[in-house]
Amino acid sequence: MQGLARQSLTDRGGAERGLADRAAAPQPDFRPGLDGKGPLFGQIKRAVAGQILRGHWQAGERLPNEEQLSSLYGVSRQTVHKAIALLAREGFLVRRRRAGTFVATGRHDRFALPIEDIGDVVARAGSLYEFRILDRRSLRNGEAVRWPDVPDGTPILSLDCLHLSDGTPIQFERRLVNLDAVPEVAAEPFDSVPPSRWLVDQVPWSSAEHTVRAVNATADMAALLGVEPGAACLSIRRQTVHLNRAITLVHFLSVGDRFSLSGASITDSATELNL
Amino acid sequence: MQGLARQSLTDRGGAERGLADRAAAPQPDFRPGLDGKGPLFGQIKRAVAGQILRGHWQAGERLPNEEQLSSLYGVSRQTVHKAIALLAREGFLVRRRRAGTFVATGRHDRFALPIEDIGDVVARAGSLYEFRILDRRSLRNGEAVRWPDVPDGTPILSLDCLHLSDGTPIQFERRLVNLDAVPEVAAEPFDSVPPSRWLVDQVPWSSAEHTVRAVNATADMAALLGVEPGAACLSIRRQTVHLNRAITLVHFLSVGDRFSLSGASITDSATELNL
DNA sequence: CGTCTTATTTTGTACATACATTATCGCACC
DNA sequence: GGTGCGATAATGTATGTACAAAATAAGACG
Repeated sequence: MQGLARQSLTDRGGAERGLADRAAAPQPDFRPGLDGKGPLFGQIKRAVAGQILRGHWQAGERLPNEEQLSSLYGVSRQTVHKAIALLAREGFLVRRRRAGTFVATGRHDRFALPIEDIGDVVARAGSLYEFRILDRRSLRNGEAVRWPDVPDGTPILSLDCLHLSDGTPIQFERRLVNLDAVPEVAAEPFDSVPPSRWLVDQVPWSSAEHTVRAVNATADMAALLGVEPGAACLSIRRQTVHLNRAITLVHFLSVGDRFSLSGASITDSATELNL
Repeated sequence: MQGLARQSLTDRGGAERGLADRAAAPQPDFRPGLDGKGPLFGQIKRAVAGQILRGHWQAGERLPNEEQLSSLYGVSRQTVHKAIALLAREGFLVRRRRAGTFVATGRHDRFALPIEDIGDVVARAGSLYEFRILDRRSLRNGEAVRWPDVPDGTPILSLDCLHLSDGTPIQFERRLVNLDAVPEVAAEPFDSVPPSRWLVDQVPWSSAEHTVRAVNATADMAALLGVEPGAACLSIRRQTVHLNRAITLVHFLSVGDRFSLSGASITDSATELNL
């Protein structure tokens, strides 16, 4: 019986439903509140997220339970469950067994700034991207530099690299790579692929730490980047870790008025909602 | 038959399975590759993500299909489907009908930096957080300031605010709020709750744009923040939008050596994997 | 030999069912 | 009146089943 009752996914109108199995429902055919676009669980997600984003369901408020929602929208409990569980996973809702489902509060502090590869940024701006390896040396941790999260004596590759946009220096990069974790890097010449991209392509990572600060350029950095000493620069420190081992530690230094971090963060469900 | 075959969720050992339905499988009881912790679909997620993160399944490689995985792990296809579909949603895998499931390539450029409320940051550092409203005025867009993404003539609230940590100024904030979108803000005195937090609590947003730059402090900003002119400062611009209407536009200016953005981004599945 | 059509494989969605899990509510009992 | 404990209501997980949708592969036909 339900086989016939399922909404056809080709004919998006949803107007051909049988009604034998839900004689009680006053609306015969169209499912109220749903837009008929795409899979049912997605329609329910949109419907529920819409209620929240439009302010009809306030933060902290309790939603109807799965049973009620399922009869409200005219779908099975599992379909409702999938939609609601996804919204909960995305942070829109909070669910507690026995207690119910609530609109999440304070989800708004989750601003995030995507940090992209400098080569991509330059290329997308339509400029010519180049880089130069300024220095490359193999050493052991604790000798000339100390990398706190790696044991002393670990073999390390140290790389200094300058990134240019249309011939103008925009970013200096000092990178340490853990040769115990990534021995292949020792054989890589980096004559066409910059170290950042090479690592990103070759080595998986499971977590990364970032610190972004503003600093005044020192004399030598100013000379390298072609600015006057004291110019404001963006300093980004990144350490990536995989399987509990530090992979690489990088310091980027970028000229303040030639480089900025920017990006749009979008609420997951807003994407699907086109809000 | 399958009802009995289901793994008990209380006895986590998983040692009580019947084997009538899979006589071909040589391992009789324990499901191979699974750790017995938590729900089955989560175990499968960990098992699969582990194969990838440990490098046993390389980027671009094709995975066994759902049928094969289900008999490999000794669970139903739906359970496998749920696990794999979640991994795909998290960006670990790419799925194409008829073609199969593949390990995603190039997922590594997705570094993200969380941007937190300054009050939270100061409080977590164990310092005393205070703020002062320096200026507050109502005006119309285009009069003294122009907010590009809002129509001219729209009523706007402009706020200048200084944030302090243990009495030391660390951040200056200049904020514009769209009074058409958030009329309630006109009545809010902001004597105990800072504007940032008030807005975050009151108004939902569906997308936000950030730009982070490094700038040298101008004379007046330097005076406000108590640094010498020219000191490197972090400049953050944020515009939040909801239902296609700009809600608020903020400029934060923070002293370089008193404030930094930092945060850890973790691969979703790595969280569950404890890698 | 190329092109169109048809078959097949694989993932995607929906529903039913059953039971597990967990927090809350309310009542009995001290 | 508090306290514990069992009933209960809600979500969570697992499986079976049945199709739908999409994309590739294979074959028919010009």
